[in-house]
Amino acid sequence: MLDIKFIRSNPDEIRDGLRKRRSKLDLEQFLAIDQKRRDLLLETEELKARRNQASGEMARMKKTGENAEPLLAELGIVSARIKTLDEELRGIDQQTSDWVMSIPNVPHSSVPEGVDEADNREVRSWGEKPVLPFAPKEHWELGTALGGLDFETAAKITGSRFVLLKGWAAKLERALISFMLDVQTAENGYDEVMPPVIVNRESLMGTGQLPKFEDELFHLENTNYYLIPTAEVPVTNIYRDTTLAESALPIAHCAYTACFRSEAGSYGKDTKGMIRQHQFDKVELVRFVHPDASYDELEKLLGHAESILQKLGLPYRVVTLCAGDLGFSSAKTYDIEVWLPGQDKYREISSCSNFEDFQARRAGIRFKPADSKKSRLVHTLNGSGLAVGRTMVAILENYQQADGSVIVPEILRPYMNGLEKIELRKA
RNA sequence: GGAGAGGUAGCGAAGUCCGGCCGUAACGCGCUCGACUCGAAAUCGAGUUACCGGCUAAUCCCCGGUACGUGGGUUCGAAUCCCACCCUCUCCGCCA
Repeated sequence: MLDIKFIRSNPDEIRDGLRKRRSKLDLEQFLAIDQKRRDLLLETEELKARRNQASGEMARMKKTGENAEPLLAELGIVSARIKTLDEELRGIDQQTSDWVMSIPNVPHSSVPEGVDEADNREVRSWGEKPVLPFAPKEHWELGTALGGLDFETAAKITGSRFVLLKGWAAKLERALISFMLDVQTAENGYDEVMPPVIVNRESLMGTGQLPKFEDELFHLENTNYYLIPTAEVPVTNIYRDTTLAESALPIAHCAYTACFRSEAGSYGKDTKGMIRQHQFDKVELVRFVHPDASYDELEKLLGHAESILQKLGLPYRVVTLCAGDLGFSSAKTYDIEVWLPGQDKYREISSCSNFEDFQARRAGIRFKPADSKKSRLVHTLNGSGLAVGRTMVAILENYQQADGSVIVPEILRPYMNGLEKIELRKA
């Protein structure tokens, strides 16, 4: 959510932001509604001032036994008028808040222009794509043949877009989670938390998934509970409606959770394999920072996510999302894309964003500067560190051997009881 | 799921029966500044909610409004009366 006062006083900046995002929101309409709302508010508040003042008089008259009838009559009229205006105001407030909740964040000036994925800009790449002297297989083929990935049984248990991990794959998933959390807590200063994976509406409002993106969520029937699409939601909401001490910043949390996405509208996309699942594991990094530092913090966060891929020896590139591809709440986002030899392309494995004060305003996350009475909104950032399933995909495809076996990256072996190679055990 | 208690500032808590200078909200704690002190503790004094609108160069003042879990209702007027819902705690039941 943007600051209404900011929208009011910087309409050109908003117009430009909306244009960059190819948004069709009508700013002029909003400005008209906002003007009407303020006029109405002013009138109502004047009447309420009169009522408050007269109420005091009334109390005094009751005490002294004066005749209050004329005042009573006047107040009856005033109160009736207030009631009418309040109702009108409530309607217009709803319109205002609907509009403000539906306006996306303004892209940062460093965000490139563009319409979609194709216009994203590569920042750098890391590592060497493996040279494989055979036709590389895709992860689902490898993983299924090695007995670790079982999509058919998962389809029986639940449905499509689920996977049953067995044996080495289950262990590898768990190894990756532990490895990622260990790096972030021991080397990069994150405090680990394990939050609920079911959250209420208010939390989803706070981070911006609601009200606009209800379709993408699993909603628990007859409740206002939802399955989280990312740990960003519960972790950011730890500090909802909280004023932090300036000295406490930056706050950094990492969290492993399962994530749940309905994937509405992605029919036919990535139907094979583990790339796009309704349920997947992710280690998330969330930072609450001083507004002046948030773009430095974004680079840091990106580095923390990258370090996982480097330790695993997986080649990747970093891209800056163009304005048209930017998420609703984000002012700037870097995607990290890992190289997949089987697919012969880069695929997103992490997304690191600076939301500036967009989420903090919705969620009421502030800090008290040492030199001022007035509290300010923090800036929030988060990034995947990393998507665990896709990391497994990348390991399978990058470390595959001609015989269909897969080498375990050295750094993971302590987490895998020393296992060096995943291969089909002979019966 | 059943019974009971509760939700008021950063924390604790009074006020609710009997509606009206009781919401910058008693009292206590904490925090900030000052006095005393070589310094500290103790003591004494002062200060300390957030948001919205108006005014404004201003996130300073000043003026007004709103908020007592949430949403409605009654009333000239609601923390207080009525209705619905949410949450927390205790006990019971069920349960990993």
